[in-house]
This record gives sequence, structure tokens and C-alpha cells, in this order.
Amino acid sequence: MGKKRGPKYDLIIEAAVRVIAEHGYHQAQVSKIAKEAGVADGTIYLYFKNKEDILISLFEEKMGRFVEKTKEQIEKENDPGEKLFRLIQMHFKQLAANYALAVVTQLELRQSNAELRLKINEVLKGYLQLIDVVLVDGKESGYFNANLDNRLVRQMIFGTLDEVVTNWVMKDGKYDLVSLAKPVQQMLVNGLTSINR
Amino acid sequence: MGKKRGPKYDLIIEAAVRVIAEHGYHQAQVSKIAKEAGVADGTIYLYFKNKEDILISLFEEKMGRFVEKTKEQIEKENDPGEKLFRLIQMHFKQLAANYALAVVTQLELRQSNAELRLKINEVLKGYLQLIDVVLVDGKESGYFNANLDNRLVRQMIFGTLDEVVTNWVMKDGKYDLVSLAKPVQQMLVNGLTSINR
Amino acid sequence: MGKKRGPKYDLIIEAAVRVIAEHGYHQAQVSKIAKEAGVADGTIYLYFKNKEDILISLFEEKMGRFVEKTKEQIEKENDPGEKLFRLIQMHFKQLAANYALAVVTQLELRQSNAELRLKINEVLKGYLQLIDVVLVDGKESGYFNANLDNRLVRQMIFGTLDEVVTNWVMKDGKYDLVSLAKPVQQMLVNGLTSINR
Amino acid sequence: MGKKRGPKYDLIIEAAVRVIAEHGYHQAQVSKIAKEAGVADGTIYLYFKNKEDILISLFEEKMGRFVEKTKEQIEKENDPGEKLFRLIQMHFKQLAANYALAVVTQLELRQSNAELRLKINEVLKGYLQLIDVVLVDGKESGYFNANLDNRLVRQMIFGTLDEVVTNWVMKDGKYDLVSLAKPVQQMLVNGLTSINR
DNA sequence: TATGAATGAGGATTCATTCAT
DNA sequence: CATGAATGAATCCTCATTCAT
Repeated sequence: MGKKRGPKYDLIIEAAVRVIAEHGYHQAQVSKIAKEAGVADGTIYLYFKNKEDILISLFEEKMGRFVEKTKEQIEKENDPGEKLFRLIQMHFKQLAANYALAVVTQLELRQSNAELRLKINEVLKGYLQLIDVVLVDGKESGYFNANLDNRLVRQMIFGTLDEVVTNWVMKDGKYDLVSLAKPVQQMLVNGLTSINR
Repeated sequence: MGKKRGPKYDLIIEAAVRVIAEHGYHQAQVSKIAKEAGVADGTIYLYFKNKEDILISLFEEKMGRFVEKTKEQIEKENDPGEKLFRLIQMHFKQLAANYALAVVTQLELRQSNAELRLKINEVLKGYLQLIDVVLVDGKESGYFNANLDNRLVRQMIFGTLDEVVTNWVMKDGKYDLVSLAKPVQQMLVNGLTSINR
Repeated sequence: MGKKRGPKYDLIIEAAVRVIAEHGYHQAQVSKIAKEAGVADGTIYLYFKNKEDILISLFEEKMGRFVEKTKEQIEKENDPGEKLFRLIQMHFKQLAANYALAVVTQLELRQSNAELRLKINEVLKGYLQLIDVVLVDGKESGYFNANLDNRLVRQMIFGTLDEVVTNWVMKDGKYDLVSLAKPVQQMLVNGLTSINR
Repeated sequence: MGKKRGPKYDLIIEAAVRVIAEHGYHQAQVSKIAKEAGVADGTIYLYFKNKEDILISLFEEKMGRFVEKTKEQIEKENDPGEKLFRLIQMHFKQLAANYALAVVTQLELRQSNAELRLKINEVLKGYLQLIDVVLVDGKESGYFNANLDNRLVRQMIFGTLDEVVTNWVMKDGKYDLVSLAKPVQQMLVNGLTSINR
């Protein structure tokens, strides 16, 4: 790829996360990110095509590692229910471990324009495929209902996790997010129905 | 002085929906909205305090009616499962019936700044309470699992519906949204599990 | 003249004085003056050509009466020194008696554009002629120095009185302005020099 | 961060003087000043906080030098009468030498809002203190009348000079201002009285 | 590579004035 | 005479990006 990596590349991305988390998307000027990274404004443009490219790269970097780590954990499990639990747990764990990043992905980056969010969605596909694998495996093993529409399931799982994390961020991370992994997994697996229906 | 209602008030809100849907949030200049509404720029300010006030009012108007109509339909049903179905159906129906509005609520309005989104969240509470009522009633009747965490359920339902609609909008509304109401309801009620587990 | 006098004419002028004194020149919108006068915005334009016309008329009305009253007092005196004293005393007295008007003439109206101030200067000429009469009489009687340049004297007298009143207004009228008439008169007559020079 | 001086700083201030003198205070748009200075609009904001800051800086720069030069001249003289003469002469000389600046200080800048004029008054204090020094010295030496009220004298001197210059500006600088220094000084020192009183 | 001074396009809002009623 | 809803022109400032050094 054409990316110029290097120490300053990472420096700038980390600076962007901090600046956006602290000041918000619309107050995250390139000059502010440059200052936070300890480089000149112009230097940014030696590593990134434009401002949007910083944000996409940020998302790619973070989400790439996010997916990778989640995948590792899932592969340790055989049971579909456990795989789903790991996925949820990793989702919550990684964002809980980096509150600033959570603020950026759940709140701030959503203020970006439609075009940027389209590109962000591209990056998200890697994560959605992870969900798909868990789902298809679970269907094949007879654990998950084979009649379910894959796309809808994906939307339910991602929509739920996303909403849970967003609410947690909006409550300033005041409660324990990771401990919600189990009840959320059970809710997704069993649905709303009472056992004795 | 309170809201100045009147024919032009509605005219401006409808114009705002169309302009934002077509040109996007950041390209929805007041002058463009005024032109679309067929009034002078200054006339906007006889009915709205400022640009943000147009957007909040838009959301209040639309969401107010949205909640109202959904409530009516829910009350027609007795069965908790049917109530949930009606809620989902109305959610999809109303947004499918007004694609421009769906674009605005699912994509464009989310680009607004923190302050505006805070006010939007206030308005959303009315809808979340509707979900709560369905849930609590269903728990009392023994239809829904009484052990479920209300907050998490609310987040699963809203997160799922929101994600389903957003995906539909991002696919340019090319497929039938309303027909997804039933499978989504079943998925939420029964979860991912296979029947014979 | 084309002036439409009438009860509302005066009402509007008095309202303008109050509004300008309270809110300042740049916050004295036509609609605010109309509201203060208890008439509709449009009604203003039945009595005045435009906003500028209100201000000029205000100045004409007030200054006309100002000059008239001052003239009356001057004519009561024979001694040039006393005439000058009366002029100064009346200048201070009339503005001290109407603090709002003083604020308007000394501070607010000066913020008007060059064109308006030119017209205001026209109105001021009547007052300057009054000074001239006192001066010329005093020269003829041998009381004032016949070698003095009339224009410069006029500027010294008016400049001094104006500056004294402006300073008084900027100190919120906290001290007694009228009692300054005598020392100011003596200072103008005798100058800065010590008696034993 | 303090003032960013530099060649462009002066360029912009000089451009502001020319633009305001030619087009008037309210027609002196930032873009017009930038164009006159030969810089981009945005460059203005590298040197000045906002438009008001240009005007205050203009006044500070010009008045600072004005006071400084006047002070130098005054200190060359010993006689109080001569000191006063120098002060008046410098006042007239410096404004006569820069007609555009005279227009700006005597007419245009007075249209500024209350806040700006307050700051301008702060700057003026330096000049008034100069007058005070001349006055107090003259009193001590027995040249000036020790019974005079300092504040009133200051107002007479400043009011007179200001009025003389303003009249000169309003007559488009058509006559010689500097030659008025002597008669004005004599008038201030001797007052209106005839010698043989 | 790195710098940072310079660029310049773009938009919400106010308010004097009009005119149909 | 009186109303007041409607008009629409006009401007300061920000900030992503460039380029001479």
C-alpha cells in the first residue's frame, strides 16, 4: 500500500484520538492534532492525504487490531454460544479499555459527513464478517436457528452491541461494561421470550 | 413567545427535510431551505430562533407524530408479541413511507453537533418509554422473560431497529423494509437459538 | 414644511430618546422605538421618511428648544461676561435636567454615520450663532479681546462645554454639572494665566 | 501570545487607515482592508484577533507615537507657555501631516460601538496625562493660575484642540491647521478677556 | 523530511422598509 | 390613518491545504 508508516504516522493517529476525544469532532482541527503530535501542520500531509485520511486511517488501524484480537479469542472456542460470548466480551473489553477511543468511535466519528461514514462502513465489513462466521458455524452445528436471515441477525447483533456501548459512553463510562457481556449474549441467544412459553 | 405555528412553519420544516435529504446536513444552508420553502431568508427567523431550532423542531414534530401513531397501534393489541410486532411494523412503515425523512433521521441529523444531539436524545426518550411499556406489560403477563434487564432490552430493540433501518437507507431503500417487521420481531422474541436446542 | 406633526410625532421622538439612551444607538431598532411609542412599525413611516429622519428630527426638536431657552436667558443680561455665564449655565442646566437626552446627544448620536452627523452639524449652527452674538457684542463693548478669531473662539467655547458635558455623562452624571458653570466661565474668560503674570 | 509584529502588521494598519478614511467606518470591511494591504483575508487574523482589534491597535500605534513625539517636544521647552504651545503645535502638526489619519480619529472611529470607544478612551489617557504634566508644572512655576481645577482645564484644552481639528477635517483640510497653534495657545492662556479689562 | 506563514472560499443572521389589508 | 408580516442585502471569521525555505 502507499501508506508511509513510521514513528510519526502512529504519533499523529494517537494524537488524533486524544484530540477528538477531548475536544470533539468539530473542534479537532488539523493544527490542533499537529500540535498534540508535536509536528508541524505541514508534516501531517507527508503521512496523510488529507484530514479525512487521518480519520479513516485511525479507524482502519484501530478496527484492524480490534477484529484481529477478537478473531483470536473466538477461535479458542468451539461452542457457537461461547464464540458469540467471546465476540461480545471482546467488543466490550476493548472499548472499555480505551475510553477515549470509545468516545471517538461511538460519538464523535458519527458526526463525520456521509462520504466518510461510507468509507468507515467499508472498514466495518471485516467485523461484520466475523459475526457472519460465528453465525454460519452455529447454524451448521444446529445451535443457531437455520431459518434466520443472516443479514438481519448481523444487524441485530451489531445494532445491539453498538447501542449498548453508545449508552455506556453517554453515561460517561460510569458503570461496568464488560460484565454486561453475559446478559447481552443470553438475551441475543434466547430472545425476549420467557422460558415457559 | 412560544412556537409561531402557521402554514409557513410547516412549509419550512418540510422544505428542510427535502433539502437535507437531497444535499446533506452540511450543505443545507438556511438560504437553500428558504428558497425550497418559497419564502425569504428572513422569514425563517420569524418562525425559528435559529438554524438549530429548525432541526430540533423538525425532529420534535416528526418524532412526536411518530410516537403518537405507534402508540395508537400498540394499544389496539393485547398480546405482548403482537404489541412488539406493531411497534416494529410502525417503525418501519413510517420511515419507509417517507424516505427523505428516513435519510434525515438515520444519516444526516447524526452529523449535528453534541448540543443538538443532546436535544434530539431528549425527544427520543418518548419513544424509548413506548418500548418500555410494551416490555413491562409483556413481563407481567408472563410472555417476556421477567429476568431480563429492562435497559438492555431497550437497547437491543432500539439498536436492532435502528441498524435495520440505517442499512435499508444506505441501500437507497431498494428493498422492502416493512416486510422485515415479522422476521425481526421473531428474531427479537426467540433469539438466535434453534428450536430443538 | 412637510412634517406631519401630531400626537404620535412627539410620542415617537420621545420614545426614540428613551430607547437610544437605554439601549444605545446601535441597539435602537425601528421596531424597538415603535414598540416603546406604542405604535406599529409601519406607523413610524407615516411621520418620518426613514430612520435617519427620526434622529435628525429628534435633534432639531430638542436643539431648537435648547437654543430658544438659552437665547431668552442671554437677552436678560447686559454684561458680556454675564451673557456668557448664562449661556454656559443653560447649556449645563438643560442637559443635567434630562440625563437621557444628554446620553443621546453626547455619546450615542455621535456613533451615527458621517452623513447624519453632517446634518446634525447643520442644526448645531443655530447654537453656534448664539455664541457668536455673545462674542461679537462682547468685542464691541470692549469686554472681549477684539483681536480674537471668531471661529477659534467659537470652537474653544463649544469644544470646552461639549467636553465638560461628555465627561460628566461618562461619569454617569454622578457629580453636579451646573455648579461647574461659574468656574468654566471664568476659565474661558481669563484663560490659564495667573493673575500676577 | 502577544502582538505579532512584522511588516504585514504595519501594512494592515496603514491599509485600515486608508480604507476607513476613504470609505468610512461602516464601509471598511475586513476584505477591503486585506485587499488594500495586499494580503489574503485570513492573513489579517494571523496578526489581529478580530476586526475590532485592528482598530484598537491602529489607535494604540498612532496615539502611542503621537504622545511620544509630543512629549519629546514638550521636554525641550522650559517655559510653561512654550510647553503648551509645543503640545498644541504637535497636535496640529501630526494630524495635518496625515489627513487620512485625522479623518479616522476625528470622524470615523467615533462611530465605533461603546466597547471600542471605552478602549480608545483608555489609550487617550496617556495624552491627557501629558496635558496634566504641562498644567501642573505651569502652576508650580506660578505661570498658570493655581486655583484652576485640573480636570476642567484638561477638558478645556482637549475639548478646544479636538474641536479645532474636527472643524478643520470637516472643511476637508482646506486651510492651514498648524498656523492656528499660536492663536489657540494665546486664547487658552489669556482667555477671552481684553487686555485693558 | 520538516516547517509554518499564507491562503481564500463559504454562510447564518439582522433589521430598515414596504404594502396588502 | 394604522397595522405587522414579509422581505433580502450584506459581512466577519475559520481552517484545510499549500509551498517556499
